[in-house]
Amino acid sequence: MAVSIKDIAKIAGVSPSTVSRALNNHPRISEGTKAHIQQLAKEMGYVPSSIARSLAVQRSATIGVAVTDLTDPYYIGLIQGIEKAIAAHTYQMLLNSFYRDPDRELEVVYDFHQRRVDGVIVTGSYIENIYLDPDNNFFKPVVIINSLTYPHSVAVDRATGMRKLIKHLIDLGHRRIAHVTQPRDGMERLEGYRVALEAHGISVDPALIVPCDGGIMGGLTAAPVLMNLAHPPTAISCFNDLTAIGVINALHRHKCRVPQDISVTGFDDLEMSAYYNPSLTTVRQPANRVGERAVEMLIRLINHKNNVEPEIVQPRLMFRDSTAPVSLSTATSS
Amino acid sequence: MAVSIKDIAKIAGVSPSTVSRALNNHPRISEGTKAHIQQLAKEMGYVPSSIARSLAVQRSATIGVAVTDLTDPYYIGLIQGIEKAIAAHTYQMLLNSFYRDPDRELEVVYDFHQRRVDGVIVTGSYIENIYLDPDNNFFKPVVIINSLTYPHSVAVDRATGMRKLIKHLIDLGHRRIAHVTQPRDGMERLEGYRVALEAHGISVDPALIVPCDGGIMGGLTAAPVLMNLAHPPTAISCFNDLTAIGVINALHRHKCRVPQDISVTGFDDLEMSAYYNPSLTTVRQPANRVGERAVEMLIRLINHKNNVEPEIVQPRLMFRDSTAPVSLSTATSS
DNA sequence: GGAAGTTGTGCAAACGTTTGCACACATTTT
DNA sequence: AAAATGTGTGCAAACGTTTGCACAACTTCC
Repeated sequence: MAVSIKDIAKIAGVSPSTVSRALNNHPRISEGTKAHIQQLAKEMGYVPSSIARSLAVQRSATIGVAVTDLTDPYYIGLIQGIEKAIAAHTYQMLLNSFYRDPDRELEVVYDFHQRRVDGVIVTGSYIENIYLDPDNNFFKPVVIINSLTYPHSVAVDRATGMRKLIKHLIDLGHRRIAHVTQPRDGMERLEGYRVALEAHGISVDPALIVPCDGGIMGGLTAAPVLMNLAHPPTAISCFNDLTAIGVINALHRHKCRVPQDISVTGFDDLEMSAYYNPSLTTVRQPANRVGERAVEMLIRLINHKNNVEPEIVQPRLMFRDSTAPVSLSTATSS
Repeated sequence: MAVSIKDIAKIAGVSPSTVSRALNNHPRISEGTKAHIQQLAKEMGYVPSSIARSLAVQRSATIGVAVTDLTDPYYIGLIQGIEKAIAAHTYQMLLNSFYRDPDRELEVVYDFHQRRVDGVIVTGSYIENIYLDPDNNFFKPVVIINSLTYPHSVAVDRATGMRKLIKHLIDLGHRRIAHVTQPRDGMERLEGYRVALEAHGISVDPALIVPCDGGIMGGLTAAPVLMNLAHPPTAISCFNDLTAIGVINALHRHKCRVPQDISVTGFDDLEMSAYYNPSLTTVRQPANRVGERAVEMLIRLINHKNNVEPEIVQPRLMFRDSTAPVSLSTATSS
């Protein structure tokens, strides 16, 4: 229905190829015809069809992005970075969330390939092995965010981040340090937690490790479990800032003050965390930058610059008001 | 490069049309050939090309979504709703932010049309008149979120929301009520503020209306301006939850307690707002649902069900701990 | 004044599907 | 036994671009 190159050609009395070249500023088209045709195109309300163009040139100028969970504010930062970088390179972004479901992840990526995206970015993949399989049907480059094993990846070193965070708590005098973990995506952090404790000769007490869903709710339900322990912790390290907020809320209901009675740490450093009350001690995952770097890497792959190395970015500790030296009363009550 | 229908046809010894029909489960293809061809397709790693298909059938099964600001958590809720609904209808989503720049908005939408999306959703458009222009080049349906004038829109009635919120403050005894506004997108709320005051015979004091950027920063800078007034407010109504959080932080630095010394209200009801400290009195914009409804509306338009009416959804007040009756000390000091 | 180069345009194939129409053969109906 | 209907498949055009190749006309050079 829409006006096509042929329509313009007919009216201008030239061939479609000439119109195509005129619109693309081909050097061998005379200035006269160029001007005329461009004028005509404007008048006729011509809007080129990327679809047809993609078919002809065999590239779609589109990148597929599959994220773990659109609900989690952390991924928002990532998407921001990705969106900006993609737009800067004049690509478009197809966005999908797979909500931690491996089957859905596969569906999404398969659909991306049907649509012939030029490349794919996925966060926290559950099916890395499929991308690695040399004869899957996915012939386009894939960059995985936060993978430790995939060759084309950019990852935050969360284990180290968590290790340093726990060390901070230990330095403050804490010995009974709990960890609220998220079983699916929290293994790295849990590992950092363990390593830090062991490095300081503190044995890991399984009772102090409780699972959660990674949201505020998770924190709300996890905290009471810990506080009802015969021997409760003096500090709680959380899977992310959201759980930390949940934990703090639950503690307040228990009439526990943060940080006077108990210290709490987050992970992510959401924009709001610095302005929470108390402001959150946490680990900054530079989500924006990770997103950008992932796009840069992907575009290099798309352009067949194959000398790409996995990137690991170090997070940064943000010491704020939700942690304090262990209180004497609590510490000695143990 | 990838295997095409023709490749399969050659190997199967049939025509490409037969292959196409076999893969699409056309009734007039014998079960035998169907099975054979589908088997073959799997073995050869065939992935159909949506691009070619789109060209042939003249629809892309894609919806373009242009949002005001990807940075604002409010829009995240919207995008979640949109993403879910789009996926449920087996469309794909092209996502772009135009960061409050009308020129960029136009670019984005133009690009959507080049890519022949089947429809477009835009939030808080700055160029509604262009979509209304009967001979623009945009031949596909557009749904605008939060427009009061566009015929195909779903909007939250923010004026009413704000009006009720201010009434709540007045009922609590407040008379000097400030409003932190966002000049670009906050006109409706400002209007609600004005109407509420006037309805209660309180004159609008321009000194109590201060602009901000709509983020935490905006709140941080706006609050001191208000508190340094000769005659400061006893309540501050904010453009959104983020500014409210900024305002509360600034107040704390001024040794003002919320809500004992001063009440603060937000707008949006972010997930976190119920768990802020103090929990925020605010107006819930049901972002998820608005997103969903917009998609439903758009899809009806795409399917030429033209009986669509603009939808207005009423927000809901959430009374929480950041507001309290006006304190006697402050009130009488006036 | 012929060879060589330059400039501007057109032809036609290609990209990978879908689909109306035609047709051959088999089956059922009258 | 002829006619009508049903079943399975192929032909070829269409969707809207891009682009290698060819070619004519015009310049420039020796």
